[in-house]
Amino acid sequence: MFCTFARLIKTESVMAKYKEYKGLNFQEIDKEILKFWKDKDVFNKSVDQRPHDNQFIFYEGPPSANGKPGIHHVFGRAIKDMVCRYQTMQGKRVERKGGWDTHGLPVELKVEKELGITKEDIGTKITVEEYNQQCRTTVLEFVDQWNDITEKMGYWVDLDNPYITFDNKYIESVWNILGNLYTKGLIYKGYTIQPYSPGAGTGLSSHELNLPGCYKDVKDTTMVAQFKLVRNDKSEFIYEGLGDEDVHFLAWTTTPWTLPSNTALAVGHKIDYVMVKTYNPYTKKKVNLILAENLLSQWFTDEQLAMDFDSFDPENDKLIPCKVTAKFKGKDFELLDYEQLMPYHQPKDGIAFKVILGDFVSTEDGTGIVHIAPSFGADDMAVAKKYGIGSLTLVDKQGKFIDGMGEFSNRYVKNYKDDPNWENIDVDISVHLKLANKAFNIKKHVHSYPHCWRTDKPILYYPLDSWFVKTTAMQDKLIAKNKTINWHPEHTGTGRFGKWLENLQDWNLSRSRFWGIPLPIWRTEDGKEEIFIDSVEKLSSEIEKSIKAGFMTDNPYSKGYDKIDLHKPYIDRVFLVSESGKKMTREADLIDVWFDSGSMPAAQLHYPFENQDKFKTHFPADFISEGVDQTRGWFFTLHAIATMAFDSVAYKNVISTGLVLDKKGEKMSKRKGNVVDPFMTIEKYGADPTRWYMIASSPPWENLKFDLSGIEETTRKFFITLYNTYSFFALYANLDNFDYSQAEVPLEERAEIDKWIISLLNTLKKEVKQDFNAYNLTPALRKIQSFVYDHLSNWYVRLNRRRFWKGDLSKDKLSAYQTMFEVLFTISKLMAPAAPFFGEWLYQNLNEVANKEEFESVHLSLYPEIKEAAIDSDLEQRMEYAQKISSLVLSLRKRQKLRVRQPLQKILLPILDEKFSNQVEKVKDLILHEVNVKEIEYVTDTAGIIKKRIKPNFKTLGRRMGKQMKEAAAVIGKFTQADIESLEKSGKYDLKLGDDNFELTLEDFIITAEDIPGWTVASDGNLTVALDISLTEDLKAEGLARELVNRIQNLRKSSDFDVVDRIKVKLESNDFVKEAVEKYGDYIKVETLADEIVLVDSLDSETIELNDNVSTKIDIERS
RNA sequence: AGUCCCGUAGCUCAGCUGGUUAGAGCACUACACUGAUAAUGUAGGGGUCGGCGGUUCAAGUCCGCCCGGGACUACCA
Repeated sequence: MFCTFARLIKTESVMAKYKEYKGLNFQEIDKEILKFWKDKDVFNKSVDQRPHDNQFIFYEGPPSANGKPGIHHVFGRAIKDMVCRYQTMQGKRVERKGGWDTHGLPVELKVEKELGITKEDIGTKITVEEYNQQCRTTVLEFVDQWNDITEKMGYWVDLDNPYITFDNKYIESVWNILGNLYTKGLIYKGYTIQPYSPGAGTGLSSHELNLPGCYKDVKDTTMVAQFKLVRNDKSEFIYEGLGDEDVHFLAWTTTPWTLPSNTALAVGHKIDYVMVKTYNPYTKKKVNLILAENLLSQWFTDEQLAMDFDSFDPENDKLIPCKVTAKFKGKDFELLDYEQLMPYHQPKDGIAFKVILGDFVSTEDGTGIVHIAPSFGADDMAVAKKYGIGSLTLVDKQGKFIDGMGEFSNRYVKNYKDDPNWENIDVDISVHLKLANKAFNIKKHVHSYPHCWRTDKPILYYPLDSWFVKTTAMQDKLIAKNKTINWHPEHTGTGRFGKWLENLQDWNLSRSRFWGIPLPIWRTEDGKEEIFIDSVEKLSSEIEKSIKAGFMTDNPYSKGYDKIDLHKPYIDRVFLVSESGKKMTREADLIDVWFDSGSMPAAQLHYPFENQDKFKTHFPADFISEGVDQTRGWFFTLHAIATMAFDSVAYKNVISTGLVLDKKGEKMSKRKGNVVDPFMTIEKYGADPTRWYMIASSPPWENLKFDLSGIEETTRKFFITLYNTYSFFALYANLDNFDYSQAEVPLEERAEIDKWIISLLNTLKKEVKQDFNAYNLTPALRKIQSFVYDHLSNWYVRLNRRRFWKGDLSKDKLSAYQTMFEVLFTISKLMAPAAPFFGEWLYQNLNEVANKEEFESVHLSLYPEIKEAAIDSDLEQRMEYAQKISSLVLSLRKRQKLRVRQPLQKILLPILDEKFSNQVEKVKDLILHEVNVKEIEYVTDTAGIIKKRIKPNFKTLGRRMGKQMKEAAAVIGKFTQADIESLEKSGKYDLKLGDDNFELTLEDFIITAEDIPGWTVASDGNLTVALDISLTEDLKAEGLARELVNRIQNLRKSSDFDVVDRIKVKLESNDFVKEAVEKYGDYIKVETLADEIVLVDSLDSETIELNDNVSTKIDIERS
């Protein structure tokens, strides 16, 4: 089998043989090639053998190894690998440093699950030290599986020296980059309302909030609350004519739990409001309600408005009447006072319970009056600040109400603990207010609400202190730089990513967690002095100062990278001294993990502490590729950090890959049980068919509907065909001892068909290269596939079979071998980036014998040189004619029920121009042989027997004729054969349409041969052929001889004769057989390797039918 | 709610700057072939190119609206 690739040393006597196989076994090939790569260290050589001054820079996005790899990872990596291997073949040095993303919430949550603890337990039940140690272990839990799939799928990346984001050096680089931004004034601390996940115990960044699936439709209890207006001098105008009745503002909320924290109501400046007199539907008390006029119909029906108010009986009548009693403008209400709805606590940071004006108030839904809880909404906070309105933060960070709230104290506002006994607090608040005559309407309402991507719980908007990167300050530059990036597909760059940059918000860096890169900022207690630590060295020297000031006793960060730990809790034991001598404490937050991976271009090199020169040549990347879901993730953080810190893009080309769905187009999920296991898939089908299928079936950025039967088809249509082609070549090349040591037959001396396939091959090399360079991977693979299948296998090999199996190693045969070798050898290289195993297998099998190149591996070799001189478009065209004409003749044979083995006399081919007949003449022999016909007769129109068809050439005429085109087409459509003839003779035609005269030339028409009257024709596009089906005695005899050859061949095969065995044939004679043998005996002998043919009167074997009329008996034996 | 992408044969997909019988492969049916056989050839059925409207001499292709699918954005009461 496939034991070694050690180049066989040729001697005069021992001839190397191409390996022959019993079948195609991908498991075996994968295994052998992996071993070969490992033994010969091919990956490292593929990098090291390329020069440093010709780099192709690739960045590997770091996966998190705390989960198992999935089939979508194989997809993404197949693309990355293909591009990198291709660039290597272009002579580029493509270093590929692997990496692991190790910090962040997913890791922490997994650890908490494993240990059965919650965030609150950290620091009590378990120390931060132990906790972080556990994170460090867990995060690389599946690293073996990752390494395994990486190897098995043939993804080349350096996993021996990966960058790891928890590494001290990596952290130091991240600090340095952050310091770079800090120095530029791009880092600030702010107090804002942010999305916060009580379940995870942390604020969420906008990109975390933008992860797919975060916004979900939820059904919440919503209510319209009645806020009672305070009657005083300012509000007196509203009470006109009301006597001592109360007035309420109506405000709708989808989050009743924020009502205790209400400190204001917002109305729209220009919005029209009405006062409605009605009864509260729950308490049946008479009330006066204020709401937007436009929204009246939302809460009251026309019927209600039409009812007689005075005859209403609150006890018995179901339908409640109402009537509009007054109208106001929003601005009339400004700064009116209302009574606090749920007076548990009072705000300490401002005035409260005022009606204020807000631009954001609309009358699309609700009541046109917005309940404002500054602590729990960004808009609320902004408008409250403007009016000096205070806030009430009555929910703590665990997501439960604080003390002093009566029956609601210490209850969770959402079910964050998955408590089975949790009762919906929105409902309870609604009921509470209902009883107090403070609720006007309570109903369920479906709306979309953001959820935490990890805990799957609804988030809260919560006031938090946070550190931000002022990305908005660099927005213009970010947008400008993005325009220089070559996005694949383009619309992801202009659309999704571009739009994101246009609506950019500042990047919230803070995470109040444990396992991550600590924010290296120390502050004095009053916040007036702060220091940014951007290196370990600086940390150490500042500690020394602190020791002198007496805030620390020893320096734990002076011992070298491998003896320190920059994580919590150690870093929090560092206290520094300010310039004025005050103690400084570290800001408690960690840095968003996305900053980790976005810093990777510099941090993987420990820049700027090491590799200053290398960074210059390794930044920015030529190419990266990840899933579309990284648009706001890694693609953004790389771009933002590179732009802000280094004033450069981070990558020049990017492919954003689509999702891998199941075959029905549904997302893969454990719940549905439609997850495809990458290990099983590769094991069963082989890495190459899997990879090839994924890239060839649709462009990478489209979602892939992953269907195993697609891999099977790829295997059959491409790999097996190619394997069969190789097997065919190997079989005969070995018989003829072809090892490419013979002198090369010059191209011009080779057969037409050889020149043709070489021409196509060079066209293919050219097109594939163009496609690869443009990152059009899918078309490239499709072209290779179609070349192998349609042209190489189903045309070149099929037509050339007999060249290989007949006679000695003549010059013609030699050129056939050399041609086929060159084609296969080239294909092995073209396919190698996408199918690295099979490409290697093919390359080695060929090169091992022929020693054409010195490279140890196809992946060390260079992309095949494009020989422009070998490309002959005329030749390609006439071969296409040959293919089409053959196909037409075969279909005519089919229609006439004439099997191909029956020779026919001639094909008739109408000829309209000389070039065509010249072209066909050159491939005549191929056609005649393929369809088993003796000659081609060209039928020129001088005889006047061709019926022609004429069509206007819309492309040239359309522009000139414009509106008259239709009319012209009608005229031309009515041309007679005589009209066409005179047009062809004179070469021009005057077309009169009304008053207009158009001078048309031959170019304005398309004339085709449609028919040869009296013959059966077949046509395809512009080609038409007819077939002479009359049979002479001679042709019949030859046909019979061919049938005999066929039967004898079958017997040879069923008798297990070797293809080279010579035989003796006995035939039971009859008139037909006798004539066939007399006339074509030599032919039969040559074809069947028979030394003699004996005709006998009777034979003992089975009767074999030769055609409808003739049968015989045949006997063969080895001679 | 907005933005972007997609919608072509039962399935997977081509269809370039608008140009006149809308293609391929798979699957299906029939016949042929059997010295590549996990093949191959030929023929056949199968399409209102998501719908409607517009621009144009001409629309699968350009424009608008709508429907369906997906991704993303969103403080939205």
